[in-house]
Amino acid sequence: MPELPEVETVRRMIAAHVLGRTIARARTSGLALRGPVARDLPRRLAGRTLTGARRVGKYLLLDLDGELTLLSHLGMSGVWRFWEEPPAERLEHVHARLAFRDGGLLVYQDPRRFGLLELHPTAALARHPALRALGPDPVADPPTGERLRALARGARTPVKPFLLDQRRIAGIGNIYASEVLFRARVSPRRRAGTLTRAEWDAVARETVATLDEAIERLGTTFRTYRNLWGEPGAYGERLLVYDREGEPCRSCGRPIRRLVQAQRSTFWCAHCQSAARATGRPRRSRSR
DNA sequence: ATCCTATCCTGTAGGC
DNA sequence: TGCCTACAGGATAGGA
Repeated sequence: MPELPEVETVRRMIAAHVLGRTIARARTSGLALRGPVARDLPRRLAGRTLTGARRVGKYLLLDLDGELTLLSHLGMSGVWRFWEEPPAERLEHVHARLAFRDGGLLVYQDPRRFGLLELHPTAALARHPALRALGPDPVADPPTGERLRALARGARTPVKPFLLDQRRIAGIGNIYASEVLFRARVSPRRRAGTLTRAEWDAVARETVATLDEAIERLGTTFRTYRNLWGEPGAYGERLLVYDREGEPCRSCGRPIRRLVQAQRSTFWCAHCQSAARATGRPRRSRSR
C-alpha cells in the first residue's frame, strides 16, 4: 500500500502539525501486527514529547524525547490519522492511540495488520535488522545508473521484482515499480543483469522523477491509503500504467497489459517497453 | 548465494 | 440477495 511518497507525505504532515506535542495517554489494541506490539508500549510512551519525524524507505521514525524512537511501517493497509480533538465517529482497526496533553489525537489504523510498531532507543535503530538491510533511500541518496548496474550485475531476476527488493533501493513498491519501468521504456520482464548502462540511467532518472512528482501530489490512493487528514493522494490520476489493464497506453494507444511476477501484478505496455525500442532499433524493419 | 512460493490478515469487487 | 473467488500499496520464512 503505502510506498515512499505516501509515507513521506504523512511524515511531512506529522512534522508540520504534531511535533512538539506531549503524549498524555497511549493505548494499543493488544493485537499483533506483523510482529507483536510490546505490551508496555503505552506506559513507555506516556509523558514523551514528539521531537522529530524521519523516514527511511517505507519506514516512518517518530523521535521522542528521552532518546526513544517509535518505529512504524504501514504494511499494506496502515494509516496514521490526526485530529485536534477526538472525532465523534467510531474508529475501526485502531492499533495505537496517542492522546496529547493539548487534546490532539494521533491514531494508527491497520485492518490487515501487516504494519509494524516498535519502540527503541534511538541509538539502537542503527542496529535494527530491518533498517540495516535497507538499500539507499532514493530521495535522500538518489540512485545513479552506474550504481544500479553494479548492483544488478549477474542478477537473473526480472527487473520489476528487482526494483521491489528493499535491500537494493528502499521505498519503491508495486505501483511505482511499474510506473518507473514504463517511463524508462524498459520491459518489466528483462533480467536485471542484462540492462544496459543507458537503461539503468533511465531507471535511475525516472525513479527519482516519479517519486518526486508523487510526493508533490501527496501520493497515490489506490484503495485505502489516506494522509494524516484522511484525504486521498492525487497522483492516482497521473498513473500511466498501474491498474490500467486494457486501457490505451498514453504513449502509443495500444492496450496496457497485466502480468504476474513474484505474485504481484505488473502493468506495462508491450510496445513502448520492448527491448527493440529501448535500444533504438525498430522492431520490424520497414526500410526500403 | 539466489530465486520463487506461500503466508500473515481483512475488506471489497466481480462473476454467477 | 448471497455465495464464492481473486485480489489488494508489504515483508519474510522456508524450500528448491
